[in-house]
Amino acid sequence: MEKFLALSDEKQTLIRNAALSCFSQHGYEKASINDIAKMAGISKASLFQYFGTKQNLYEYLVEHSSTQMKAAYQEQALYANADFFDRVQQAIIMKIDNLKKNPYIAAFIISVAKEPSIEISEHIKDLMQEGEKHLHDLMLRDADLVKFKHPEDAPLLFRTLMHIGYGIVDEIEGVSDFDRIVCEMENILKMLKYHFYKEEYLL
Amino acid sequence: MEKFLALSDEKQTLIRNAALSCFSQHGYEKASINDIAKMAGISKASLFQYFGTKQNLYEYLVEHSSTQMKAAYQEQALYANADFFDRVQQAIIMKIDNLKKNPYIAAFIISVAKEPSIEISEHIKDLMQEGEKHLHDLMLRDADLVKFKHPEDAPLLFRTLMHIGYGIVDEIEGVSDFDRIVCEMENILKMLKYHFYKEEYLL
DNA sequence: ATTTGTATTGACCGAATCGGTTATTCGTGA
DNA sequence: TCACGAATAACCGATTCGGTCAATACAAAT
Repeated sequence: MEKFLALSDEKQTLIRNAALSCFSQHGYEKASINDIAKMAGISKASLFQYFGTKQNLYEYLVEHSSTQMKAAYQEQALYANADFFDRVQQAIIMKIDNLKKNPYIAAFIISVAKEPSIEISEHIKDLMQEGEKHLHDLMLRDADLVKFKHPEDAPLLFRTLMHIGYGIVDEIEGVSDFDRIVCEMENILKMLKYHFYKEEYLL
Repeated sequence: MEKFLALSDEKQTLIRNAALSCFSQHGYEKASINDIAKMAGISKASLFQYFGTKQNLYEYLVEHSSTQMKAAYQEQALYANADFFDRVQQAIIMKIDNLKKNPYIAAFIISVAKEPSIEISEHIKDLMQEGEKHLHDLMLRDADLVKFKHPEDAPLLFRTLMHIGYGIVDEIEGVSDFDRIVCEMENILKMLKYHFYKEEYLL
């Protein structure tokens, strides 16, 4: 492990991305060290030099990804003061930004949760649920309910936005056009805000 | 192949589902005949007795899945007459019903589109795009535009609903509670209809 | 230029698994 | 009891697996 951490940041990222991509695509068992080494452009022996065993590499990736994920959550807290729709928009932009900057972590986390080996996957599932609750509390605040034509719509609207978010993240996948998606998302939010808010709160 | 088609329908489905599940989880290369045979509860030799080669089995699954998918599209055409929101609701219910009855085909089709071997995957991508366009034309009809408070919202609202649909399908995954999701979907549509339609079209 | 220490790797290991074959066993109807 | 087709256990050579190790490439120090 120290051997790996002594590498330059770029090389670390290169190797991590290759491993994250392989593991998230194929799962722990079917992902092979050979594939990862080839994708990273280094020799298989180096990987074992850095991480010792396949399981060690995997566990390192799990920890690195969860801390990175938690950090992303922390960042979102900064924008807790604006209006409901603005907060949602900020959260989505940050999510997509994070996805652009670090494309493999989200897919990897999801793949870990699907692993049959229960030990780690349960822990990750907890982390994801916790993150979702965190997001819920951060977005949906009583102070905004008064702005709705029908305040009782708010929870269902929030769940709707979550569905949209999942759908959009799923559609992104490859090197898709982020800006176009962000733009469409902004238009969707603007449209929904217009219809769900009372006139006097449409700024 | 004739050997396989001579089997009882239940056994055919059992074997198909095992193969679809393995191929969609692991992709063509990493999915092994051993895994499929074990999951289907038959011997590996039988699989080769039925299909000859791995590639043959895969191609059979591709064709079977595309015809099944096309059949599902045809069925949807029956509901082309109702109101916009009713059509969308019907389409989602049918989609989820089909997903419940035939859980592995949708995931398999998506996995085929992701295959690096371009030959088949391109054909499947075309089929998916075609299906999406078919759905679009089926749902969004000029006759309904007059019911909207702002007719220009309709296309974006439709895209929003597509995002929601993707998100929900993605959330279903396992043996989740279909009825709960259908119910939530109905509530979401009712809410959106209320806010987007003119009062006189709320029946 | 030579030595030294280290980062990287090609070549290799036994074991497992791959796709595919074959010879035997099993089940059933005559 | 025999015969026949369906199913499979055992096996095939080839490849790949996770992992090791000795040789090489390379940079710093002398």
